[in-house]
Amino acid sequence: MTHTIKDVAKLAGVGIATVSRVINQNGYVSPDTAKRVMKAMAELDFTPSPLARGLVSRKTATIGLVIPDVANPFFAEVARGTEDAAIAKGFTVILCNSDWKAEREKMYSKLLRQKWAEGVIAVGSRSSESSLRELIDPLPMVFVDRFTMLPGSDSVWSDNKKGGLLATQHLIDMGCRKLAHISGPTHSPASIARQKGFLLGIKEANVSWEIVKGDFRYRSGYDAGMELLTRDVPPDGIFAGNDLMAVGILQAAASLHIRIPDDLLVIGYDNIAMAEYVAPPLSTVDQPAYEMGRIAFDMLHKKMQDETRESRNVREFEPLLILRESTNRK
Amino acid sequence: MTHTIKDVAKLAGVGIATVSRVINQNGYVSPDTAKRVMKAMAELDFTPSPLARGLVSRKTATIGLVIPDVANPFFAEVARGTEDAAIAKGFTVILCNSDWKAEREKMYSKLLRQKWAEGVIAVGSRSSESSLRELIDPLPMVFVDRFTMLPGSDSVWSDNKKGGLLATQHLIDMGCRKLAHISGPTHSPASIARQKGFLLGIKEANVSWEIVKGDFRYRSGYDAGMELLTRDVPPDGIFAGNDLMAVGILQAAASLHIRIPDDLLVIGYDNIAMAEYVAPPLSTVDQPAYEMGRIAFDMLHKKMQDETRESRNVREFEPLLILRESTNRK
DNA sequence: GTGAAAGCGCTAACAA
DNA sequence: TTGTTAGCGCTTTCAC
Repeated sequence: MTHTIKDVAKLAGVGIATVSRVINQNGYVSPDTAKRVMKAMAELDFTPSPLARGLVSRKTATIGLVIPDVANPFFAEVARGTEDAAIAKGFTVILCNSDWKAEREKMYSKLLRQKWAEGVIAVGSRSSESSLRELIDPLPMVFVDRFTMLPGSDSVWSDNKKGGLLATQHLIDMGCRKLAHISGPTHSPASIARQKGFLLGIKEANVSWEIVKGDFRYRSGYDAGMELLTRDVPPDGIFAGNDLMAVGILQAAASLHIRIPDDLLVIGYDNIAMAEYVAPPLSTVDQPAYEMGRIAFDMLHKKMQDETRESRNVREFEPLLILRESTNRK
Repeated sequence: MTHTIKDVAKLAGVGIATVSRVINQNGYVSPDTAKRVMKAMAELDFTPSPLARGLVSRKTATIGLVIPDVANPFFAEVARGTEDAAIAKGFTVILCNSDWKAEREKMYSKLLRQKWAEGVIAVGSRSSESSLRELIDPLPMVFVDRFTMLPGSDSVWSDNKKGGLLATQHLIDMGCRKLAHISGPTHSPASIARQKGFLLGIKEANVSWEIVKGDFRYRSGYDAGMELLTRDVPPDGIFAGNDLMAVGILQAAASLHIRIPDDLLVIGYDNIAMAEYVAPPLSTVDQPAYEMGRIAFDMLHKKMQDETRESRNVREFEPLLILRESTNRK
């Protein structure tokens, strides 16, 4: 059914090495024979087998995308970004949902290495540095939303601590005196950093505060909101670890007839598409998910070409406060 | 670094064929040598190269998932379902965002065939039957959210037309007299079917109606809502082609101070996680996305084992009306 | 039961 | 400039 390099060689009346040369555009081939070979390839609708090719050249044009959960809009956007960038370069991406679990990350890293993926992009990875090193071993890798000092691995991230600080300060600037923070999963480095930012902001001001644990999912924001807002003295400002949870808080407030921003200010993180359209529109800290995905792939691609692989590039995005109704106190 | 079958053979003091036999558990191997080989494999931490293996056996333990857009929560859930099911069987999934574009679907189908994917799951595919046939050609395939009469291809779906009818009738039952439907992209078969259901429901009742085109994204629901609800005589019931757009309508209504369900009833489709938590909680038609993804993979897996591949299995889910506040008129 | 050898489709020396 | 040949790591006859 599909043809091999041999068929092409025979049809073009040349040796298989010559065909290989025109496929890979390396070595010397006279323009004339090249043309004949191309014609033969076209005629047979020939495409070289990546399997055979990979076997000898160790190149598979495949990368792994290790992500906590595609069902989270932020990660989904990142995934779209890398996928679009990858396909543009002829690369294929293997989807790996880690569910925030270190074992799953390990399992995948093994699988990817075994399948000869050429590189991996790890988003919001939970693994500790040492297991990352193991994970990474032979493959070039770039981290998204996770800073790393590991030599030879790139990262694209934004300073989540700073972002958390920005959000917190904004709440304080707007007059909040009793703050709450809904944190993300404890194994998310981004979540931890945002929380640190929160604590930093708190320390400088004379306000009371508390932290409730969430998991980055809508529901946990809603639940946390319900709990916090039914207290005797509810907070007057909430910084949620991500937008999804912030929206949950908005809904909890709505069902409790607590008005935003009159009685309560809410700010999220990520600036997902939804943030602009919820009621009231949500203030947040911007992270350009799609863009980050694209850039992560481009960095990886560059690194895959590079023999030495010793560079350690970091692309940092500035956390940007996006102010909308939800923190717009008159 | 990684070891080959040869190393194992040498260490175990046997031939490579024997090693191959114990890997694949076929052919005769004495329990004794088998044990020795296993020990050697363990000792070397050996895993066979899928590349070499695939080259000879045509098996890659890889499938393609062609999906319009992972950034859509419904599709993301389906993706999680198939990924979870796939990894459980040792399969790897290649992510293919088609963006609803037929060319992209074609491009991917070519790529997947070329890379020796063993099967593909196509979700909400837009391709016409004929190009599907071409797409499908050598590979087993299952369609999700897209019914097909193509021989040899399975599908898992729910009757979207019926679901659309259900939603529409519910609105009418609740006393709506001026209905609107926000449709999904015209190239989505599911969207078309839901719209048909809407028209069917309309025909039986004596109500006025109209259809506004959307694209299944949040923003288009919001925009459509803004347009419809600022008319002189706005509709009193809206059936959105999916939940994401329905939530957009909710927000549009909120910002226009239109009360739901007092002044307007809204119903969506899909029953995504968010639907339960928006304000007010959204009535919708249930489609078990995650489950559908799982089942799609299981069907595909079965078909991949099957030599003949001639069966045509269909797994249908009953569209289920989920009633919440957004259509709960007193 | 087990090993030697051929070959999957390709790339990369090495000759010519 | 081009063809021949030796593998890449594995599966699978076919002898023994």
